[in-house]
Amino acid sequence: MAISSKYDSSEIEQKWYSYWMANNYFHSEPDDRPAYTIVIPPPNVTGILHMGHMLNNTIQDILVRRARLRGFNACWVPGTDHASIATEAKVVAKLKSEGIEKSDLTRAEFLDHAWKWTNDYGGVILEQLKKLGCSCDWDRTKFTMDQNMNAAVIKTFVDLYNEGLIYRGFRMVNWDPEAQTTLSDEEVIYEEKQDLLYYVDYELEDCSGHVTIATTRPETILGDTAICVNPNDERYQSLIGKTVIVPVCGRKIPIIADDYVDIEFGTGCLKITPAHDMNDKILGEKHELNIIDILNPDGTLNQFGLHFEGQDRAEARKAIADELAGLGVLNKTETIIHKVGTSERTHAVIEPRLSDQWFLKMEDLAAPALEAVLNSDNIKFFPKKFENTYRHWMTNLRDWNISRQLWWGQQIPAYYYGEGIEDFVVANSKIEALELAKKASGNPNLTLAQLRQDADVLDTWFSSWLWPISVFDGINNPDNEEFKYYYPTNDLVTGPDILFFWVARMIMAGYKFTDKQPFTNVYFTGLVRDKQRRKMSKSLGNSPDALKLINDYGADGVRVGLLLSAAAGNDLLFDDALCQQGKGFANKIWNAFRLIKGWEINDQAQPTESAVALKWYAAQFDRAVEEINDHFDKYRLSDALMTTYKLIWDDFCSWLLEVVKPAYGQPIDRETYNDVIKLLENNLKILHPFMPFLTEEIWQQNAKRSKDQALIIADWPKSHGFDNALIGDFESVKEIVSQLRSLRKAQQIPFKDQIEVMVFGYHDLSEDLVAVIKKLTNLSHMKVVEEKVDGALSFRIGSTEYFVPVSGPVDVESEIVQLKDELKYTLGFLKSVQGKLSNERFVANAPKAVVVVEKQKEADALDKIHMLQKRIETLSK
RNA sequence: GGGCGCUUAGCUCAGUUGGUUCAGAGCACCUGGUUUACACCCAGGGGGUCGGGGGUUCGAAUCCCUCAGCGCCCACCA
Repeated sequence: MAISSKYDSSEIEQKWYSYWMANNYFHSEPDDRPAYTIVIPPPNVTGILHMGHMLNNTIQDILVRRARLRGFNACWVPGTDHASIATEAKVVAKLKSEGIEKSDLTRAEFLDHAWKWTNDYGGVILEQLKKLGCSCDWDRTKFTMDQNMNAAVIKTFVDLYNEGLIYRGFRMVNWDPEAQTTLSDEEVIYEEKQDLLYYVDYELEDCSGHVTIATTRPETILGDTAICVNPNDERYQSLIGKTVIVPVCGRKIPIIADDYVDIEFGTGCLKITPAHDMNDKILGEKHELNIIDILNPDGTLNQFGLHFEGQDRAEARKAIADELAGLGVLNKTETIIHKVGTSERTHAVIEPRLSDQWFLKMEDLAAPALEAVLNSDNIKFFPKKFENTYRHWMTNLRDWNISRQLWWGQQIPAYYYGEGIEDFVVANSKIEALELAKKASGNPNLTLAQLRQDADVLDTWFSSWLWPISVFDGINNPDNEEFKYYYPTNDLVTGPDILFFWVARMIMAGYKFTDKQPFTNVYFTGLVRDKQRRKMSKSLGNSPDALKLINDYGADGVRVGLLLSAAAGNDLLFDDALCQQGKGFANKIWNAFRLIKGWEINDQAQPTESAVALKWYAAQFDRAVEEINDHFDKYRLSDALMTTYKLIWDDFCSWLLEVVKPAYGQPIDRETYNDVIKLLENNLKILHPFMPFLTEEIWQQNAKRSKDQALIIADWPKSHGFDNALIGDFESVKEIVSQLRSLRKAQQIPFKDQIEVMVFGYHDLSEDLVAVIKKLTNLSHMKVVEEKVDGALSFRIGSTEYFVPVSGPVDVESEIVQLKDELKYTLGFLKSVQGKLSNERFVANAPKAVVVVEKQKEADALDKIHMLQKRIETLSK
């Protein structure tokens, strides 16, 4: 039965994925072997596979598969994140398209819709990961809102509250008027924007003049409660303590002094709006100013917005500017470029806003987390450069705002028993809360119905930060077997964009709740960009369809394509051509296999060239395995792949197979065949983590395998130490072969015409290796001669000179030109070497070994020049 | 505004402690090819004064200074 010369991935991939699943190879249970654990960075439950996921999960799968081969009990825990704000936004949008407003629904009704959405679309991304070949332990699939995951989150909140680390605060927060929720500082993206800077005159109450302030947000004038100047600003000394009248609303506010104000900026006069600016809030507290909040949650103006009430802030800004102009108090406007905070999710402009929120104190949590990364090797970052970023953030932490004004997520377990803002208790359940509330309120007759749970939910990251612990139920049940066996996990693979959101917080959680690091190594992938270095995004439409890529190039091809150009931490400039290269590699291996399987076997003696080439490849393989292991140890996956790629393509296919390949139609001897098969199998093993489908297919097609002999659970090859001398000799062989090929090409001697080589000088290649050369270059013989041969082509390798007598006309002219070029170069080289050697300070200061080498170079160069001159002379006659 | 990092072949990147093998790899490019496993191939080849300038050193892609360009992170500049 003929095997196709094209490798067809789609059918094969499905077949082996099903086979692996059916045989439970991905599933892990604690046993005697050491554990190797990875928890997946849980993708959003409603997400679909994009290039970032492809890269990230390919890397994880490579690590997991290699660990499995190396005899670890490999466990890769998959799962999804409920992604409260992102998912809620999607559900709201979907409902809206069906004519339903969120505000028309009760919380319970809305959550029903959200769960339905989750059940319908959640997990799509996990199915897509299977297409990529990911060997996750699917029996362990988790969701951040699974019952026991929720319980872990609530327990954590309660414990931290009881410890005094969680508190409630009326604070300035980042308000997303579109999603109508707060955002953490990390969720705010600052973008440069051109805006108008408005200069507005405020009349002094005593009619003695006016002060001019500059603002980019004139609508906030309505919330002004003071004007502030620098006490050292001579221009305004006399005004401090006076009163001005706010334009439009006519409120009287004081002029105060604080050295916070920058004399140089704008007019040196700052309006203070404590409700809508972080610094103004601080100044407001310091100077005991009133707070006037002019905004509704949706970003429109409220009753303090006077006749602008109900207008959106952007609209109101223009209207107020017009009115100010009409009143003649709009002194001037300028355009400025400044940074504006926008929501990471909705891209709405963030409004600083005062509100009641829950916060987590970070200071104590940070200390051990900082120590683990920077001062011990408990946690290592790859690449290391991200440790700097980490330190910077960890030493400038602010308390974490963990409440969100959303419905989708873990509802905050605070229960109010009275109207007062402090009339609440925090408990794991409403039942428990009731008991606490009875005590707290002093009312023993309190009922469940009178308890009202805080409406907010927790920030998504407040569940994700527990992920490596909670997937093994380590919060609720820290003594359980699995948690003790799998935790701490080994490697975390993620993008640097969530270093703070997630990685740092997991480390803090790890030390806080388990006294251990949650993982040992963190591998940061780069961002996937397109060829023009643009981020891949939906709006640009530059993100390829992941499943189509797999379909076109095969999962193995795509995996190789992604890996080839993705050094850790470096952005990956994605290009289909890389996947094409991966597909080409698959095809190459496929055809090598086809060649081998096509051979007929007999019992003739093994040719000497086959024997030595096989020995050489075995050595070369061992050397490569050591190199590949080293690359993996340093998390240089692309380098590990490239080493494998060159080993298989160049050394195995182009050299070994070409040497052992019998003439067309001829059989191969059994010994060589068996060795080739063994070496092929070793190749499959080291390639398997990168190209799991292709390798399993060939592995199984090559020999009938029982269930416990599948490649996925084979053993990772060990290096036994390798014959370096043989590798060195073979390098000479390669060079001689290459030179002879060049000669053939230059002189247009077809391969079918045999040539012979005379060797002058020292020649230490074994007969076996000479046989290799003969086979590859159609050489009749290679004999050592006492005299140089005139009128022959020549080349030189090391201290040995090779001559090829040719029968036909030799292109003497071109040979002379070539020799002259070489002579010129060598003369220049000699000059520089002699320059060095005549420098007394070099001879005196450089290490002896270096000087010796230079002297040898000089001698070699002189020798070569002599030879070249003679050759030119001879040829020129 | 503060901090970190980058600049090496047309492209994407390696270059561990300054010194044989240090100027490399893959891709792309050019030339040739029934050497019947593979044209998703084979063979051969060209290509860089290591961003500019200065310094330290016997010796610098590698260390120092400076200039230019780029990127990232943090920060409340109205």
